[in-house]
Amino acid sequence: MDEEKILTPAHEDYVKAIYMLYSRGVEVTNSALANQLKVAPASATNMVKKLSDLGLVTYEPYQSIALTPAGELVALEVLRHHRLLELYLHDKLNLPWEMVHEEAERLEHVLSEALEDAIAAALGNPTVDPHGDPIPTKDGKVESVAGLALSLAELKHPYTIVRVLLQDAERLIYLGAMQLYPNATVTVLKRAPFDGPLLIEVDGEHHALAHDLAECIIVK
Amino acid sequence: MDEEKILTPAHEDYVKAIYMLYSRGVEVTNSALANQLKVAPASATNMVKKLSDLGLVTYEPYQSIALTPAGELVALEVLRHHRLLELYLHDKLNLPWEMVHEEAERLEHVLSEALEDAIAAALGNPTVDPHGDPIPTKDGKVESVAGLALSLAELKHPYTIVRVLLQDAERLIYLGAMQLYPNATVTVLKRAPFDGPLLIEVDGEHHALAHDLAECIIVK
DNA sequence: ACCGCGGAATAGGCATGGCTAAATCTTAAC
DNA sequence: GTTAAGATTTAGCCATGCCTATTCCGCGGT
Ligand SMILES: [Mn+2]
Ligand SMILES: [Mn+2]
Ligand SMILES: [Mn+2]
Ligand SMILES: [Mn+2]
Repeated sequence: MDEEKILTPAHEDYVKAIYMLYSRGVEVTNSALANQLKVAPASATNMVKKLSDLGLVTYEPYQSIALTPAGELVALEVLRHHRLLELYLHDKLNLPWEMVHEEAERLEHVLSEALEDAIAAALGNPTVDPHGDPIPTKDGKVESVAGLALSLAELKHPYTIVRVLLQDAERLIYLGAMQLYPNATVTVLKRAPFDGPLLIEVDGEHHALAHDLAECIIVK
Repeated sequence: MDEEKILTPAHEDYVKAIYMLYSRGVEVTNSALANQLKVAPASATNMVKKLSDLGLVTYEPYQSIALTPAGELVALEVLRHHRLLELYLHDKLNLPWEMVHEEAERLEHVLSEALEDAIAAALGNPTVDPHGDPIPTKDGKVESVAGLALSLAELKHPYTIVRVLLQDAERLIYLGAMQLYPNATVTVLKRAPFDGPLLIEVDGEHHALAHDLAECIIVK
């Protein structure tokens, strides 16, 4: 019934990328996938066909790509590894939040079930990673994080950051310098027109925040 | 001066295997290497030639193989990763000592310098792993562990275990059941002739221990 | 209905790291 | 000194995953 598992890191990264695109509401085209993974379009076509043979994605030439239930389970398992690792590296080994993504990107593929469990236990079975991204459960459930983008927040009203939708190290360092971490309290004081920057207050300090960055900060 | 680093996990495992054989006093022949890594002799020949091109081993056809100073540094770096990981998994994540080797075998290849440092710091810059194997320093020094095999120990004299020269999970479980861990106190009560089993006392219990296992237990 | 353009699939290569089978070298025994 | 066994190397293959260049679809605009 359940298929053999001979998935390489490449398989896992493709499946995860398909899941990420899909969950972000992007249509999963061959080029979107190739772009996400920084590979040539031909490489993506090639791997998608293999994943189709493995029963992990549905694929018809020239159609957009989707995960099968089996594929989604694989994606969620890898994502669970990734986010557990990010949180562990951040909380227990004190790596800064801008470093954990890259590190977890490699470690996620070599985690045994036993080590996954040990890490989850050591963290007290957490539900979100250092960026506020939800950690899938072992049986493949993810809770969606409720909230709105800081760019849409009401003025002069304190909000709590629940998630930061970025992995780029440079930008995370920049946000970190302003203490814009999950659980921080932030207030939008002014909003410039034409999608201009926001004047915000965090930790008693005022900062100007670009609109595209504010869109990545989810608050409640 | 110093070469580019584009070493794959395969390169690292070969270099480490050469180091292990050499340090165990075994002549590093092609077949010993192939045997150690569970690959065909032709595969070993092939990789050894690549390592020679990379300046990591000295190689002449039909001669025995040796690491160059550069190769030895690579081996010690990988070994440091391996043993730090073993200790971390054992002490901080409570994995049993028979599981840590296999886990570290994969993780050792994807450890960044920053994570290596964080792990070493979290452990207080330790010098030995859960099997008593010495952990190389960052600049590539290993202290040799002094001691003698339990099979050669004086009778009725308490010794402290300092090292267990095994990675095989089955045997480690067996020894663990008798509390034969590093730092345990063990006394040899009798020794059967013709390399027969030893009667030992650990933790107030008496056990018969096969001679070949006793040879793997280093005491002081 | 036709065209053309961009996206997608194919064709053909390359590097890596395995393998088996067939030479070939070493060495130890006679 | 020959010779044969065993170790080693070579030759030739294969799967994986990536690439570039080329061909092929399919759709929107005319
Ligand atoms: Mn990855
Ligand atoms: Mn994250
Ligand atoms: Mn390894
Ligand atoms: Mn060890």
